[in-house]
Amino acid sequence: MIDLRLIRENADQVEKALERRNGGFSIKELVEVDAEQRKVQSEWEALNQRANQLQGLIKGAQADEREKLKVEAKEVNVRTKEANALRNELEGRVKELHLALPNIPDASVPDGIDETFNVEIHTWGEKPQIANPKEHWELGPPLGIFDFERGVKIAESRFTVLMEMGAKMERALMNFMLDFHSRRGYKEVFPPILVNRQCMIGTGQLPKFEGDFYKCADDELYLVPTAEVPVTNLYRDEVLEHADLPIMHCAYTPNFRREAGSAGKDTRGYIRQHQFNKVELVKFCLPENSEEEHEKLTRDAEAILEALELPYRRIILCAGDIGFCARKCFDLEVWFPGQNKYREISSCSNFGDFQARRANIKYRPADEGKARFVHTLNGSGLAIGRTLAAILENNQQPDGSVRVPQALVPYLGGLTVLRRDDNVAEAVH
RNA sequence: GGAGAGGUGUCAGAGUGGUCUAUCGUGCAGUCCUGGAAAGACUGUCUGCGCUAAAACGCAGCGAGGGUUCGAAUCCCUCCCUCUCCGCCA
Repeated sequence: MIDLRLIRENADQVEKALERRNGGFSIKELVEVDAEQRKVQSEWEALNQRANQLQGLIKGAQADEREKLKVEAKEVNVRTKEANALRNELEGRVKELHLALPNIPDASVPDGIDETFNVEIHTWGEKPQIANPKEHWELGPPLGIFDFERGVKIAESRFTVLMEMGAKMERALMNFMLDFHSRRGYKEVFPPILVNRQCMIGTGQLPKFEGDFYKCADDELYLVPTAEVPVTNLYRDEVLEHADLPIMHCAYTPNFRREAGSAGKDTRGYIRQHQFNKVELVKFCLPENSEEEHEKLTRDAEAILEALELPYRRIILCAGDIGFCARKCFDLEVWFPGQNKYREISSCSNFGDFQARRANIKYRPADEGKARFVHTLNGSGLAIGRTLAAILENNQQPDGSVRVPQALVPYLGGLTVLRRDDNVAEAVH
């Protein structure tokens, strides 16, 4: 969340900065309720103070005096209780309004109301020259690696079964990415896939986007929509050592999203699933380093695409398209020849102290002063399913086979080409 | 799922109605002592909010929320969580 003090003292600037986000974020009510809350709080505190004084007096008083004081104390208590009830109500309202406010976009984020205003930063790689390129959902089934129908049968639409080399490719990609990032200094973690509500609030999914996630209602637990949630919340309510920063983690988890509001989008293929695998990169760093760490993290995600020989571009999201918690975000988009367009495969965000405030993650500064909020960052490194789809499309051969990127060959037991008639048992051991 | 125990400051662990933000120890920081260290001595050391230029100060916090009382870490109620044993189980 945004620093409440900043909102109070610079209401106009905050309001203006949020307007760039494209819609509906007024801080007016928050500012008013907050002022009211503080007024009631001082009244409540004054009553408490009087009650405390009376307690002292009663202890030392004579019997007859004591009864008189008790009467006053009772009156004070009644008023205290009233003030407290009001205070609690206002405090709850402030929190509600406060949690609903998105982060302030960084000054370097371009203006714009939707994705058409995003700005390309750079591109990498040569788009492959393919005559009549096929889409991945055309390439996959003949290779025996996707089974869309049975995915629907055992779950519902937007669930897919990976078969044979599809399953092995998916697994190879996970391992490749985790190994790759581990070598670059990210400490691997494998967190729980179900998290409690506090986690979802900490990383900003809730309370705003309640309907977007799968929830085990009987247990008040949520299926993680991204590893960002459990991994960032590892350090919730903790004070980290300044010397340990930056803390860098990579994590594989399956991710679950209801894709509410995505009806009709990417209904074919393996691009938009309710369940998908992803390797996520998460960093906790000093505020003064977050800009630099953001760039590095994005580079780490790009390095995976480069290692897999996949053409991509980096774009910076405009203020209207940026995620709720992010103050700045780069998207990496990989080239899909079959679709003839770039598609998002990684989103690398700098959250500033927005999540750290929600999740209460602090660090002790070098000078041993008061603990301060860390900055958090994360990015996909990468979404596995989309990577698999991109590999299929970019490496397709005229005969329907698919070349395996060099970097992945060791993870597939030396297999260099995916063919329909591959003997899986022989290819992978 | 059944039975029991417990949730207090970095940790450990007292406190069962006021003098308690809370004994003692430990950890941490500083000072002294020392050739240097260890040991020892002394001092300091929680968080949030409010008001402040800052300090001072005020309020709150002993898992959470209610209740009793002038007064609750302490008594009562509800809930949450952790641990141990049994059962079940990858």
